[in-house]
Parts: sequence; C-alpha cells; structure tokens
Amino acid sequence: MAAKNEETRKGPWMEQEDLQLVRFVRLFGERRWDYLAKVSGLNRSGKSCRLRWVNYLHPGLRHGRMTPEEEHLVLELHAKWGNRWSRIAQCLPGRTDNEIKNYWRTRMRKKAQERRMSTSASPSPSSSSSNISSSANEPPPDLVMKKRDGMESVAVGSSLTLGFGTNEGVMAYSMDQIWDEIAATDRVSGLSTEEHKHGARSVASPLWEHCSASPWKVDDEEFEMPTPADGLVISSL
DNA sequence: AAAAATCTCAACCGCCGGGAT
DNA sequence: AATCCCGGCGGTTGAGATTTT
Repeated sequence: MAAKNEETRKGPWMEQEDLQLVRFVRLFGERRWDYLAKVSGLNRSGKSCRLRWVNYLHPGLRHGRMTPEEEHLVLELHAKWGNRWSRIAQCLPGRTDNEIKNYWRTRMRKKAQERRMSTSASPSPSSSSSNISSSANEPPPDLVMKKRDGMESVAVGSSLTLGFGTNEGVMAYSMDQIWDEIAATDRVSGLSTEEHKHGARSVASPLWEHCSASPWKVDDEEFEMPTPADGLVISSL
C-alpha cells in the first residue's frame, strides 16, 4: 500500500486554507469533518478542520479578552462543574471551550504564583491544605486581574490577526479579510460580505439551525442553565 | 535599546462514546 | 452482537506577542 498521497498538513493555517474550509463548511455544513477534509482538498485531518472552524472561523465567535461578567460566570460554572469546559462554554455565547480552558489555566497559574509568594512571605502552616495542586479544581474566592488590564480586546470583525510563516515570509490576515475574500470570489452569486458572515451559518448547517434559538445549545440532560436560584450571583447579566 | 521573563492562544494528541455497518 | 469510524472533549505544548527589567 502506498502511503497517503501526501502527508497531512499540520501547524498554523494559511489564509487559503481558511478560505477553502469556510467555503466547504458552507457547502456541507458543520459535520462529516473527515469527508469534508477529503473533498475540500485540504491536506488536513477532519479533526483539524473541525477544530479550526469551531475555535476560529465560526461566525458566531467572539475573540479577545473576557469581560468581567464572563470571568465571573466561568468561576461560578467551574465551581459547579469542574473542568467541563465544553459545558461551561455553552453558557458563554461566542466563547469556545479552548478559550475558557486557556483562560482558566492562565488564571490558575497566576493564582498559584501568588500563593507561592504569600506562603513564602508568611510561613503559615495551615496554608498547606490549599496548595497549588489542589487549587486546580477548586475555585478561588475572587478574581485577580493585575496585568494587561489596559489591553483592549479585539473583536473578530475588526482587527484580530494571525501571523504565520510562508515561503515568501511572514504574512498576517484578519477574519475580515477572509470574509472579504470569500465575498469577492463568490460575488457572482450575489451574496454580500455581511450575508456571508451570517449566511455561513444559516445556509450550511442544520446544526446551526438547531442552535439558532440558543446557539450554544446543551443537550446533556443533566444540564441546567445556572440561575441565581442555583446560588449563582451574576451581577449585570 | 536589548534581553529576559511572562502571558496568550492556536493547535495537536489521546481517549472515549455514539452511531453506522 | 461485534467491530469500525467519526466526532467531541479535556489535557498539553510551543510559538509568538507583550511586558518588565
């Protein structure tokens, strides 16, 4: 048996690949990733395609820093469900499990650092009960955001950029560019960029229809949307 | 201004469960 | 009923960006 035609590509996605993926997701919907990966001509695994779509290209995504409300919600939900990132993500429209996971990880690291500092500063014997390892799944009382507070978050439609290397050098492109490209190449079909952004979801995916009322639908029967009655106090939500 | 340290986030991996055959 | 395949999830890694010294 000859090896696969070419080995599957890995690493950062190129703009062309994104365009291709978006186009084929519009055609086939958000499913059958393996098939989609094959017919699209992308030298990527189905998994890789799905991940790229779900975590980056999906029209409903919000990128950039979490709002304080979102941060609060993550804390509350993590207290309730632990590391069930996908489930938590379903309560934060536009956020992916990956993003939340990353956020939590960063936060825990910060927390651990602070704790290390404080324990080394004040050698309190009782502090051993809440050490770093146990804190990973244990929601700390409050949120500490010290650094980078001044940094503005960037939205998908505006200025989020990616950098990647090519033979010709480093390129960067934004989501707007991707959608513009699609609009340009498909202009004959009469769809505007905006229609693409929204059309991508409505045309392609039955899944999306499913989610249109609640885009981040949860099908787990145990699931309950947290309410203040559940002990969640989410101010200004 | 440069180097070092830290942070962020995209992407991969392995495992698991569900559906199809 | 058993097996296979695919998609989804959580954990982890590494490159690039940003901040601090």
